[in-house]
Amino acid sequence: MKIGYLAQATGTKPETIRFYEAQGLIPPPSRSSGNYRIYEQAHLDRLSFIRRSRDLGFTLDQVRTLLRLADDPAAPCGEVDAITTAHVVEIDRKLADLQALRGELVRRLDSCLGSTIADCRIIEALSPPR
Amino acid sequence: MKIGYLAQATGTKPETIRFYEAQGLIPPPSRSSGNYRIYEQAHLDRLSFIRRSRDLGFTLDQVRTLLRLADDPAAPCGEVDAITTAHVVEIDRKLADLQALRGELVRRLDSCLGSTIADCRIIEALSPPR
DNA sequence: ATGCACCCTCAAGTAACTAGAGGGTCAAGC
DNA sequence: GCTTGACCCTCTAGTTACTTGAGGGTGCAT
Repeated sequence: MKIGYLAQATGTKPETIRFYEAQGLIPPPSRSSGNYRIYEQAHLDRLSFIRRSRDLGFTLDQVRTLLRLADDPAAPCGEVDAITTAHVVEIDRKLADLQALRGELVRRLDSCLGSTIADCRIIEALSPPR
Repeated sequence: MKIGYLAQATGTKPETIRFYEAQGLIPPPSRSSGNYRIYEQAHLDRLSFIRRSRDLGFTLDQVRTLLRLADDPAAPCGEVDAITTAHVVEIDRKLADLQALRGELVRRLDSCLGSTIADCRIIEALSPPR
């Protein structure tokens, strides 16, 4: 398989795949006579794993750890659990932040008088009290 | 006021203030004989405005626009409204994403058997189907 | 005069890619 | 056999919003 096929199959751009290779997340594949990267099924599997993990919001560093763990079937899965749980906690924090933010913004929007900056409640709310 | 005072007063690090100056968000203040930045009340107000906006999740580019608008009291406030509304829409998108994400992760955590990688449901869910 | 907190500039690093320059490869069509 | 076009290559730099570090000056107290 050439890089374009892998890209198509996983919804990743070729540059991103090369980037993952440079980061050591995917082993360098063999090359064709014309210096094209030639991938095997194992590469496709690994890239899929990476993309799924990324889609679930794991950082590349976390993905690196998850890959290492996935490579060792005998290892206990406590660490996987820990990474995932920590990730959920992080998401909860972000959710709370965003919800609070949304509330503030909507409150400001509702009180906007819609005329000029001089009596715009949003600008007023952002400005320091005088 | 020196930069440290401003930093303290707004919960910003001195380097960040210098960064905002380099980005043109804050006008360069006058300097003391020893080349220290000397700020006026107007600088403090402007920095407060920037920090509040950032805390509400606006990007620096949006802050730039908001500052420009805030500087012109006669302008209509429709653009402020538009920026804020667009921001709320963006937040809603992120909220939906995070909630879906959280659901997936928790579902996987719940089904984790807690033994070894070989039968870890989280790793299994990340791996491509065989 | 020396220690310490604070200030200065400039360069580079962070996350996770993305975009661009400048060029090679390969199969198809004329 | 030559061109066209899609695809591939490497390397560099840009994105966001800062942060960190190196290397050095200032200003006040001991």
